[in-house]
Amino acid sequence: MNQNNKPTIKDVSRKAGFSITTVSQILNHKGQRFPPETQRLVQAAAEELGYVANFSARNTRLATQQRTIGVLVPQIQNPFFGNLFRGIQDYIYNEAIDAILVSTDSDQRKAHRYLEHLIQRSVDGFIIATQLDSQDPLLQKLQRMHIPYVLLDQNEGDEVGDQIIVNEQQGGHLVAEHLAAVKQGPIILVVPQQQSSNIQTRIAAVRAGLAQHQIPAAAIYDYQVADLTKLAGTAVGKQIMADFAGVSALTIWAVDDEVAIGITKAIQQAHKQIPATVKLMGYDDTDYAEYLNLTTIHQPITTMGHKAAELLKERLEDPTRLRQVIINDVKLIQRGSTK
Amino acid sequence: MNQNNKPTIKDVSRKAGFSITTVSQILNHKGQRFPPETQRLVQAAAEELGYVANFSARNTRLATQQRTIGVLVPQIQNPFFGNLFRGIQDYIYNEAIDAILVSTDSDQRKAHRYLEHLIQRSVDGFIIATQLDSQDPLLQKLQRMHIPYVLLDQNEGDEVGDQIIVNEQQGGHLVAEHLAAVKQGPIILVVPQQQSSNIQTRIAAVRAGLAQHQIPAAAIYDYQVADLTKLAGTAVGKQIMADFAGVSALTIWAVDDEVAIGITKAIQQAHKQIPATVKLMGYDDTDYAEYLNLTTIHQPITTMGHKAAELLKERLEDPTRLRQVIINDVKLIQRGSTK
DNA sequence: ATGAAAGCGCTAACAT
DNA sequence: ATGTTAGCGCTTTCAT
Repeated sequence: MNQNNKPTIKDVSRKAGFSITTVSQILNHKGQRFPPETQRLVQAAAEELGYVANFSARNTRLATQQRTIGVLVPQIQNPFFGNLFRGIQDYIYNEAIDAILVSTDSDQRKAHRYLEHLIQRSVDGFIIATQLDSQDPLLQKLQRMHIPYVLLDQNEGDEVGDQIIVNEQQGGHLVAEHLAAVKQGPIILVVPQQQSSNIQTRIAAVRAGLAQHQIPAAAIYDYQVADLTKLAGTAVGKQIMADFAGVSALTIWAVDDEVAIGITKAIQQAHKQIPATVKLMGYDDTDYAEYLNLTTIHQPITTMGHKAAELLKERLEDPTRLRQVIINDVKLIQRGSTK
Repeated sequence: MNQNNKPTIKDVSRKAGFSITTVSQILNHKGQRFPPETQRLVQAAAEELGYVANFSARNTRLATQQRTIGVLVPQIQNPFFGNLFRGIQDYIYNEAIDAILVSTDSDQRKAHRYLEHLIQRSVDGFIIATQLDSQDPLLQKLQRMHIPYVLLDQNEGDEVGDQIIVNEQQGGHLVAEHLAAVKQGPIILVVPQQQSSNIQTRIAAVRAGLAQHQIPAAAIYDYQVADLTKLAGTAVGKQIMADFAGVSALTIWAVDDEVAIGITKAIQQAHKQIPATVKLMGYDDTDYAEYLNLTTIHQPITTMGHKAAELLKERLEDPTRLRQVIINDVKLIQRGSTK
């Protein structure tokens, strides 16, 4: 028994009456040379003690290790990131990789703390889906330390790590096309205060598309949310409903579904009808968008998780290979909220 | 450089021109006895090489280790479990514990595979929120191996592990009271095919409460779902809408919010109105219930995660202490779907 | 058929 | 002020 009072290989060896070597060999399926009786005795002793090899000791010794990666998401309560994680998990568990998940609450400071913590824990790599500036010192630290990372969804500016990105240009364009087609009254864009580069691209593409359709800038209003949550969405929603109380027709696009879903509530509370008086559109195609009849842009998030894990695994295996960037197409999902 | 071409303490020692001991001491903040210049040189060398102590080697040696626990949930895409994980995370990161999360897709076989995998990885303990029979051989294995675990939410029969449970008796009673108060037409109960013991309790309490209100058993219909997902909910929902197509008033309770949300869609597609023609009620108070105006029973899920982590941590520290069972109260959240 | 011994990377007691 | 040495639990080479 060691300090954790877990049985060690020594305990098994003593109990079985064979050397440590013999036990190790048999337990690692390299004991063909031992007579069946010996094998049985060793197995029995291990079983009886409830022995399992100490992970750290084993990994210290072994050339081919069980790997551990860190996964950073802004909000694990958001099913969008739940699905992302599912995609990651599906891939890694066939590759002897475990994932330590961390939800940062979209808080840069927390993200930093967790990232730092996981570096100290010497994880083998990262999948980062939280907003990190491409100039973020921690990203540079990862580079200096040769810890591979895959940036996902919320990042575009980084020029070093492997990346999974979505075609925001296309997404923004699809939004604009659809808004132009269904538009009624003024158009309201609900965007975040802090914009990662991909979101900037998305919004810029929306504006460009709207301009193409000759929609005057004066007919477009901007509202900001502090973070991408339902709560924040409801808050701006109320503001919008108040500001446009007298207006009988409105068109709203929110930068993501969570915010759009939050706005939904404000619209109801203002006794307006979707889509009759307010057309509403989101972005992401979260699991719940379908049940809220929300028109949105679909991102293949589970697949993206899968691919991110794959990129990281391959990078782990070949640190010198060329930088990979995978771009995903998106599509418009039209539902009742803009009928 | 070792086999992962990560720098080791040896590399740092060589580069700094001091012994391994000196480096180790200084890097672990135990180097007060060394002159500032030495400390500086060592820090600089470590920094330059991007050195971080190998986790496994360090943990092999140290008495007071960084711990790792396994967290099993049925569906991480379900925000209910996202919030659970948030609660767990909040607690453990102040306790030098990391969590490996695994989402089992409500699949017993997967749950078994992952649990087995994590045992082999010699994690220090488990928080289990997936449905596992109290007689499950893996639970017994955990007991034999003295690996502590906390059972959560979906389990009641186990007589060994620490537990966080909710007062299902109370929950079922609240459901029945509310159904009786708002009821119109026949009452439909949508329940899972496979019922863990807590869900059995919940459902039994609903039936008992209904009986108390003199509602004849003939006016209560049962429908079953294969799993607790929105998809399964929509499927039964369609069946219900078909079976009761001619009926102008209906009352439905679903065993959880996900299923209720799924049913929502079937009701819409059948062009029925909630709550005018169909009253609908769920269970869990998932984040989205509020935005879908779903009447439900609130479970303090984040707090439960927090407490589960706390129980596990304390158990890790004192394996012999008395078994703990924490019971959580629930409450009725009345919303538009039963107005 | 079995075991002794070396060594993975690290920390810490104990010299010097 | 610094280094030598032992040892954590494990796997593996090499004897016997």
